[in-house]
Amino acid sequence: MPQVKQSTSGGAQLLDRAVILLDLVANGGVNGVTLKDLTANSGLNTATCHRILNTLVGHKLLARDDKKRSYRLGARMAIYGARAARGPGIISSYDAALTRIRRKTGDTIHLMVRLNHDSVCLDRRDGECVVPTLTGSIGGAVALGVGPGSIAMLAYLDEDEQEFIIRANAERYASYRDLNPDKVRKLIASTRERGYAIDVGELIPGIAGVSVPIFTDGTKASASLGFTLLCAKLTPGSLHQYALMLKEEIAMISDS
Amino acid sequence: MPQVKQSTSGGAQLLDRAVILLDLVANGGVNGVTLKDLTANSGLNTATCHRILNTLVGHKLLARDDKKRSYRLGARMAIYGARAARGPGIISSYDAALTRIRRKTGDTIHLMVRLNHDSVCLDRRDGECVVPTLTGSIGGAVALGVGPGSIAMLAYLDEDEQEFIIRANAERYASYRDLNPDKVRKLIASTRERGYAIDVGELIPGIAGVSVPIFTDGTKASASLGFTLLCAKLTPGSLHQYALMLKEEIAMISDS
DNA sequence: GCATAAATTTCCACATTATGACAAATTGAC
DNA sequence: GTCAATTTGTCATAATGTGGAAATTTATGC
Repeated sequence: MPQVKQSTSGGAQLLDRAVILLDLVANGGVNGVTLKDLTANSGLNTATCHRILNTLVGHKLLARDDKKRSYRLGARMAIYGARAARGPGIISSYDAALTRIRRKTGDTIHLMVRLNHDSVCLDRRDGECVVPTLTGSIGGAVALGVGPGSIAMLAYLDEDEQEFIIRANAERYASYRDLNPDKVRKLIASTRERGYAIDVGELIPGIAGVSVPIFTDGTKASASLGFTLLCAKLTPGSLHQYALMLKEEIAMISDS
Repeated sequence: MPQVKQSTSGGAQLLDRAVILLDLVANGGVNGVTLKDLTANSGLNTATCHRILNTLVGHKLLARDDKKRSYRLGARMAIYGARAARGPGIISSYDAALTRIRRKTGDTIHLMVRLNHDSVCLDRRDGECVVPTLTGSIGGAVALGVGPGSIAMLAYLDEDEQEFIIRANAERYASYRDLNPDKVRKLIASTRERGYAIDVGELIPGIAGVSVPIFTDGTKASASLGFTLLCAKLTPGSLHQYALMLKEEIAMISDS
């Protein structure tokens, strides 16, 4: 399943195709991705695929493992990534806030962002006690609809967009206990009422989460800021307090 | 000055052009880069440039700052970068070694890699005492020829490639005290005799460096592993000891 | 070790795709 | 209000990218 919209080529077909391949490689496992996989999953002609891959390798956006005959992300990607994180952008904007919140609460914080049908972790601070999270680490992704960090974003999109994403992700929900499209729709509804998303032990036993949407253009959310913590740490009303703290931080950053 | 080779398009001109633009944006300052700069520095037609930028922004490889009308690296870059660092590749390969060396010596270590005419920091561990380094932080770059970390790589390239790079970087050397093409050539010669590159306070007063090349295909170096430390810490023969330690680590990793 | 299959890489005639000149509309700055 | 820069659009042109097929290399079975 190609993670990137194929059509809508505004006069740059080759670039669209390159991104499809980059995405497939980026989502590939630790063994890299082989040409065969890439042609199969991208739907591109073998020769075309190969030519694009060669160019990407030439620019070091990808790297080829000659022994395993597989492709992986290249050095230039790592460099660009480091600069993207350090340069202007959402990561830098929230850097100080993450550190501050971490110091204040001692819990695990993460900054999530939407990418196609996924919710991806852009940055995080690990809490005092290690808690398992859905995305694992920076760069990790889950299907939009899974976990409060992603629901907080999904809840604040256009309704048709929500529906489209939920349908597209339906099969992926199956690997989580008690999760399905209807459940996601209910979570969206309760999130909109509440103003933030929560989960108390439903996805990972004993682990709770609170997430607040970050709005970029008024009504639509493109990112979220959230906690992951132990259910044992919860007291009545504490989730709400957490949400308030997050909202304050977001408000401060949005103003500047 | 475009940082990326323009011609040699093996059937993917659009991709080559996209990388030129990505590079210009990645090298741009904290204020982002404007369309005008991009057209001027890339030599591309305005309309073409704009169309490519739009596509890149659409894929979130770049982001547009509507207020400042400038472009910067996008969220997808940050994500890919995080995965490039975590997934298979040179960074993962050297991750444990960097940590081990840091623990053993307490000094600042960095893993450098060649990218076009630059030497870029891919990973590092900061030492007990903070020392100023040429590249600053992960993702930082200097002209090939500046500093032992880059000389260690430059010294082990084909001679014509060396000459080409030295000539291309000549003006950039001017901003460093006593550095010029001839000086770089001498540093290369002494490095090849010694087997590793050193600098004792010549580039940054009071700061020394030792770097060892990492060979990927027999004779040509594509990366380097090095220390940055205080001159005050040096004792006779200690630089050589440092170099030996680095070589051992590299040998262990290359074998596996 | 050899035969066979599979995957990768190269080649090339063709037409789809990207190009760039031009112009108009839009936006922001001074 | 004027100007410069950005954005959107159109369109004829050909250069660019395409994909079928063949050649090559590598993997697999016997």
